[in-house]
Amino acid sequence: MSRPPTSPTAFGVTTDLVVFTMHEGIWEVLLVRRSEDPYRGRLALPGGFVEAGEDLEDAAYRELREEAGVEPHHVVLEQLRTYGTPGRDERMRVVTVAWLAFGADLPMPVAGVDVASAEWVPVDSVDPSTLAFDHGEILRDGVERCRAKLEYTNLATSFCDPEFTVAELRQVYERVWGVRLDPRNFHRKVTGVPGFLVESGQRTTRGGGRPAMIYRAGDQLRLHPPVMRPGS
Amino acid sequence: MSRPPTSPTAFGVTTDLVVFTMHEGIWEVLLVRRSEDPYRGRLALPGGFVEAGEDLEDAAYRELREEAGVEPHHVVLEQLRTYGTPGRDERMRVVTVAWLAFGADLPMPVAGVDVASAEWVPVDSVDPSTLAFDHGEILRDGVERCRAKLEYTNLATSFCDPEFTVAELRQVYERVWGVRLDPRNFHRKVTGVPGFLVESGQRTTRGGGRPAMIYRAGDQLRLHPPVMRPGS
DNA sequence: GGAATAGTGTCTTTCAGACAATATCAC
DNA sequence: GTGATATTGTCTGAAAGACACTATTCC
Repeated sequence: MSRPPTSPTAFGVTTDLVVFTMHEGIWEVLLVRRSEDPYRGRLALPGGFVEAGEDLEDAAYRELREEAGVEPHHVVLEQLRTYGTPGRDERMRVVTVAWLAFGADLPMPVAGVDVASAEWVPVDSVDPSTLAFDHGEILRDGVERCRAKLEYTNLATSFCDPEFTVAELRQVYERVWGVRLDPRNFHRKVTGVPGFLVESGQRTTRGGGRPAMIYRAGDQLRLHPPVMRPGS
Repeated sequence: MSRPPTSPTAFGVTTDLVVFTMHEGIWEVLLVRRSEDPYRGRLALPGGFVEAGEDLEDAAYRELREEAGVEPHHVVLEQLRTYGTPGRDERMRVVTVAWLAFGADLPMPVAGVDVASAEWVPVDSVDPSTLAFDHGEILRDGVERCRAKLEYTNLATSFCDPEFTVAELRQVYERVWGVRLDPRNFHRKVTGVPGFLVESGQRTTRGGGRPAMIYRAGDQLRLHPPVMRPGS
C-alpha cells in the first residue's frame, strides 16, 4: 500500500443537526445550551465529533439519540451541507457535516455530556446571529432547504403522525412557509396527486365540524405538480 | 482555551470535482487516469487533499486550476455532497467534499502530479461502476443534481458562452436531459421569463436560416415558471 | 425558388387561485 | 336550528404542449 501522494492535514470532523419538528402547531428546531467553552452558555445546534470507523450518517443518528433522545425511525434524515471555513472552531481545524432531521412531535430532549440543556425553540423566534460557531448560517440554510423541499417532495408528511388529515398536512405548509393557504384548493391539490396520499378509510371523531378523512403518506416521494409557495 | 470535550479522530479531508462542460454539442465530464495506487490506471474524478488553513471552496478552485487548468471565473461552483463511509479510501479515513463545476467549452486539461492523463469524457459514455473509490456514486449524484437544477435555475446559461442564442441554450437542455424539446415552445418559454435572458441587440451571421437574436444571461437566478422536463 | 433556421400565433388541456355551495359533525 | 370544519363544484386566468404559419437568411 502506497503513502498518500501529499502529506494531508489532520482535520476534526463533526456532525451538526438541524432537527425540525411540529409541536402543538408550532414549527420548532432543537437547540442546545453549551456548557463548555468556546461559546459557553450560547445556544448551538446539537452535534459532536464523528468517531473512528463510524459512517457519517451513523454519527448523525447517534448524535440524534444522545443529544435529542430521538430514535432513527422517528425521523427522516438528509444531508444538508458541509462547512469547513478555517477558524470556525478556534480549538482545531474542524469540518462539520450538517444534516437535516424531520419528525412529528418529537419528544422533549435530555441533557447530554456537553450540554447544559436542550430545548425545542420556535424557528421564528431564533436569532441566527446569536448561535455558537457558524450555526446561524447552518440554521438559515436548513430553514431554506426545508421550505423549498415542501414544494416538490412529500417532506411535509414527515412532520405528521403516520395517520393525519389534510388539515394537519396543510398546517405544516402554513407554519413552515408562514402563510395561509386556501383549505379548499389545498385539499383538491394534495388529494389529486396520484400516490401522494392514501385514504385509511377512517375518519376523525372530534368536536365541531364534519369529520375529516384520515390519510397515510403514499409511496410518491416527489410531487407533480408541486405545491407552490404563494408569491412566485 | 479548553480542550475538545472528546478526543476526536483525525481525518483526511479531500475535495472531489464533478466538472461538466458542453463541447461541440456533447455534454462532457472531466475524468483523470490515476497514476498511483490505489486504483492505479483507473478513471477518477479530479480532486485532492484540502490543505491546512485552506477554505473548502478555495481547495476546490485550486484543484480546478491544478488538475483541470480551469480558472475560477470560467466556472460556476456549487457544493454537491460529502462522502465519508469508512473504508472508501484504504489508505486512511478520508472524508471528501464533492463539488459541481459548470463551464462553457472548457479547455483541454493538463496532466498533474498524481494524474497520468486528464480528459473530457461524454457523460453518457461513462460507466460509473468503473470509477475509482466511490466516484461513481458521486458522479451519479452530480448528474442528477445537474439535471434537476436546469428545471428551476439559470444553470443552463453556465454551459453557454457569455453571448448565446436560444437554440444554443435549448441544446444544453436537450443534451443534459437526453430529450428533444420543441424549439418554438422553448423559445416562447425562456424569452417569457422576466429577467432570465437579456437581448444583446446583435444577431448571428451564419450560413443557412434566419439569423438568431443573441442574448446574455439576466440577473434572474431562479426560473418561474420552471422549464419542465418532459415526462413529469 | 428551395432549404434551413428563427420566431409568432392559435388552439386545447391542465392547473392554480378565488370563492360559492354542500356535507356532516357538536351543541 | 347554529356554528364549525370538511369536501366538492364552478369560474377565470396562466401556462404547457401541439403545431400551423410567417420571417429572414444562404444557396
